[in-house]
This record gives sequence, structure tokens and C-alpha cells, in this order.
Amino acid sequence: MQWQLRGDRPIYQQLMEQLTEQIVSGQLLPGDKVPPVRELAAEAGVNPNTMQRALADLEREGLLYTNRTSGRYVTEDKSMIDAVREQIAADRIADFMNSMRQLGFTKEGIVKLLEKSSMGEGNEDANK
Amino acid sequence: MQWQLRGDRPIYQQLMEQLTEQIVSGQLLPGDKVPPVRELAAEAGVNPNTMQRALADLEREGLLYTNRTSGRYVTEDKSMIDAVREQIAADRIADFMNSMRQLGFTKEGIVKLLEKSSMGEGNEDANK
Amino acid sequence: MQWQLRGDRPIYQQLMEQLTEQIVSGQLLPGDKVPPVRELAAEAGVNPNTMQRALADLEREGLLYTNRTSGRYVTEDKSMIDAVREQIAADRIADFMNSMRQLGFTKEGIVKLLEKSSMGEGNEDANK
Amino acid sequence: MQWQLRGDRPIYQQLMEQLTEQIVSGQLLPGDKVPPVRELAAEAGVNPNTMQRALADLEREGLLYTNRTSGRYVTEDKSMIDAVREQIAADRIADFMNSMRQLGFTKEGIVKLLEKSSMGEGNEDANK
DNA sequence: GTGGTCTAGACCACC
DNA sequence: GTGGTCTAGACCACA
Repeated sequence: MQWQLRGDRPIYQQLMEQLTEQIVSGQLLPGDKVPPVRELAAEAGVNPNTMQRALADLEREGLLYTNRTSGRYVTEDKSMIDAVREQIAADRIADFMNSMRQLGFTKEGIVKLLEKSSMGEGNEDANK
Repeated sequence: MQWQLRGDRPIYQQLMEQLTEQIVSGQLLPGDKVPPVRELAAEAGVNPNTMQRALADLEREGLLYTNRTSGRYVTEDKSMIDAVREQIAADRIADFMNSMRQLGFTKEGIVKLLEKSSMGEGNEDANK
Repeated sequence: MQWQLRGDRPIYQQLMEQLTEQIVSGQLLPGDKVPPVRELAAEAGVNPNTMQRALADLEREGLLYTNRTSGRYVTEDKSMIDAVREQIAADRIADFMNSMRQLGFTKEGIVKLLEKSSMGEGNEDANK
Repeated sequence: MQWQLRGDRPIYQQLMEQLTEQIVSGQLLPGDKVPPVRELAAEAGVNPNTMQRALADLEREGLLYTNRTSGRYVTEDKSMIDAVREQIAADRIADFMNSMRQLGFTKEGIVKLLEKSSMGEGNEDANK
């Protein structure tokens, strides 16, 4: 996994976001084992405590669970993962719409532009 | 005008972007006088040289022009402003679509969500 | 404030419990300023980070809130404090009842003994 | 029998308490033979000397007696067992009441809560 | 080898 | 001076 960290926001937050993206986008599937804290920390180039905090916070959110001695796993509650994905999508849509409106576009105008735009194929299952 | 500057990218670039946004969103109209460099620089809390560079670059792009004796003005070439707005919009749409696709959404799914979303009223004139 | 810490459970948990007791018992009133993290940490003889964690967790629970530069305060939501007190009371009652039942007492027998027992005066307001 | 031992208090004390609980709760009846020291020690995972001390102390209290040739037995003096149970109950009640009063409850409030609480059925015979 | 906790010490933003 | 974050390094329980 590749990590993109910037100094302008708490690192643990960025780690949480990127791990969440891995989960909601299906790169980490329900029930999958998450690599050990120390391994992820080394990968991301952060202190193990920082990664630990990110994982613990995701656990409080319900996206992960810990099996004390065997490691951390992605939740098997697909509806929770779906809910998180829908929330993230809603946030991004709101940001996007505001940004476009700032440029003087209306909702209808945006939809028209979007329909003309090209895009690679997504996962149909995600659009329930 | 309120300026949002961050230390992770060239300041003059951010100034250019925000001035461009002012122009394409109609907060600065074609032919409007742009405030003096020193005034803008003070407002933004940057060195006048930095603001000067941003304005000069926008001038090279054609969005501004200088009347040596009376100051800087927004271009009166509306088609150029429109072209810039369309370019910015296209970039934002591409970013947005990629980001949504990463979450597992298809173009059709995104359009559906967008149509359901609420948004304040935009300027119809902007959607030529 | 006097702190009682034992090595058999996480310290931050014990700190949370004792701070919670301070709040639900009215020794810290709604809106009261909580002493600075570093001061509490020194008082309790723990690392500031450990006290910080306890306070941050209480904040997530809603018992405290932070005013970024001026310090931490007890929530002014009295109903939340009441809810916590009722929960703690319910837990203690359950433990007590189980322990007494283990000794062979029935609920009626326990109530009878309790009525005979002596106790200092409590705060009537707490028994709404 | 399952033993719960912690490192923060003398082991023999904890053994005494748990054996006493067995007796006053009727899991060991008056006149019952107590298993051999070595067996109990093995069960509890403690040194036989430690278990021996616990049993000797209970014997001094009168809850056990030794028949030099056939082993240790629970006392047949039911009134002594009852007295011990009442003492333990009184202690637990006092602790409980203090703890609840600390939360701001009055004796009357506690009794009310207790009456509302649910509890499995106890042994009526124990409430003389 | 796993996650969990704790300490010590540092730096930052904010006002 | 306040809370917030991060690093480095250590120790623990558990299986």
C-alpha cells in the first residue's frame, strides 16, 4: 500500500482516511486480516504509536475489530462499510457541487457536463 | 476578499488560482479595475513581489491587462473567461469522477446521486 | 484531588473512572473548568500523555468539552451527566445484587437488610 | 472450583475469602470433607504451603476443623457459618451504600432502585 | 509475534 | 499557557 502524508493535518487522521478508502473501495475485503501495526507503520514511515492510534480509532468507528493475539481484521458487517461509503460519497458530492456552483454552474448544468464526461468502468455492485 | 494560503505549494500559484476563481465566478467582472498590488498583497498578507508575480502571470494568460497609467483591469474578452471556466470545471469534474470511481461508483451511479442531491441556485447564465 | 491507581488495569481507564466520579458526584459541576492536563498529570503522578488520553476519551463520551486555547470544561448538558450517573448506579447495583445472591440472599432479604442499615445523608436532588 | 487470584494482595487472603464464600454460600455444606491441601493447591495453581496457611487460618476462625487421621471438614456449627455470612453481608452492604452515597443517592433512593432491579431467585432459606 | 499501554520529551497552533 | 500531535523506546499479556 502506498501512503500519501502531508504535514498540514494530523497524520493519524490521514492514515484513517486512507485505510477507510481501502476498505470502502474493496481493496480490503470484509474479514480480511489487516497487516500488523508495526508493519503498516514501517510502510507508511510513521511511528507505530501513530498507526496504532489510527487503527484504534477505526476500530471505535466499527470498521475494524481486533482479535487480541492474532491481529486486526476488517469488519464483516457489510452494511456498515456501505454506510461509510455512502457518507464519504455524500461529502464529496457536496464539496464538488459547492465548488462548481462557485464557478457559476447550476445543478442541471453540472449534470449535463458530467454526462458528457468520460470515465473508466466502475463496480456496478456498488450502485445498489 | 479573503485569502486561503497554505505552505505546501507556491504562494503565487495559490494567489493566481484564487484570483482566477474571482474572475470566472463573476465576483470580478470583465473590465473591472483590479485593486493595486500593494493593497492586494496587504490583504493577503504576502510580499508585494509575490502578488506582483501572480498578477503578471494572469496577465500573460490573458485574464488581466494593464493600462500603464491607470492600473490593472479584468479582460473584457468574455469568451476567454468562459474558456478558462470551462477548463477549470473540466478539471474538477475529472478529479471528482476519479475520486468517486475509486469508491466503486459508476458514471451512471454518480449521475443518479447528483440528481438526488440538493444545491443552492446557481447562475443560469453561466451554463451557455 | 486524590488519585488511586493500581497496576492491574490500564491507568487511563482508572483516571477516566475517577474523573467521571468527580463529575457525577457533583465535585466538578457542569461548566466547571478542568485543571490543565499537565497539572492533573502531575497530581496523579502519571505521564501527561496518559492523562491526555483519559480526558480525550471522556470528551468523546461527551462529559467534557475543549475550548482549544482556554482549557477543558465539564459539559453543561446535565441530562448527559445524569444518564452516566444512572448507568454507573445500575452497574453497581447489579454487581452488588449478584454478590449478595451468591451469599444466598434473595432480593427481598437484601432490601430488608438495606433498610436496617445506617447511612449518612445523600443529595435528595439526585433521586429524581 | 475455579480460583481468581490477583497479584496485588496476599494470595492466602484471597484463598481464605474464596473458601469462605464457598462455605457461607452453601457450596460446601457443614460437615463436608474439604479436599486435600495438595489437591486444592494444584487446582488454584499455588504453592501447597500457601493453601495450607489459608486453611489453617480458616480453622482458627472456626469455619473448618481437622480430624488428624481423616482430613479437614467444614464446621457443623451452622450458627457460626450464619454469623460469618451476616458479617460479610454487612460489610458488602456498607461498601455498597458508601459507594452509592458518593454518587449522590440517599438510602431511600437506593432502596427504590433496588426494588426496581431484577435478580435471579435466591435461596429463601438463607434469609432467616 | 500480536495488540495494548506507558513514559519521556519534543514541537506545533492558537490566543 | 492551553490542548494536540508525534516520535522513540520500553514493557506487558496472551496464546
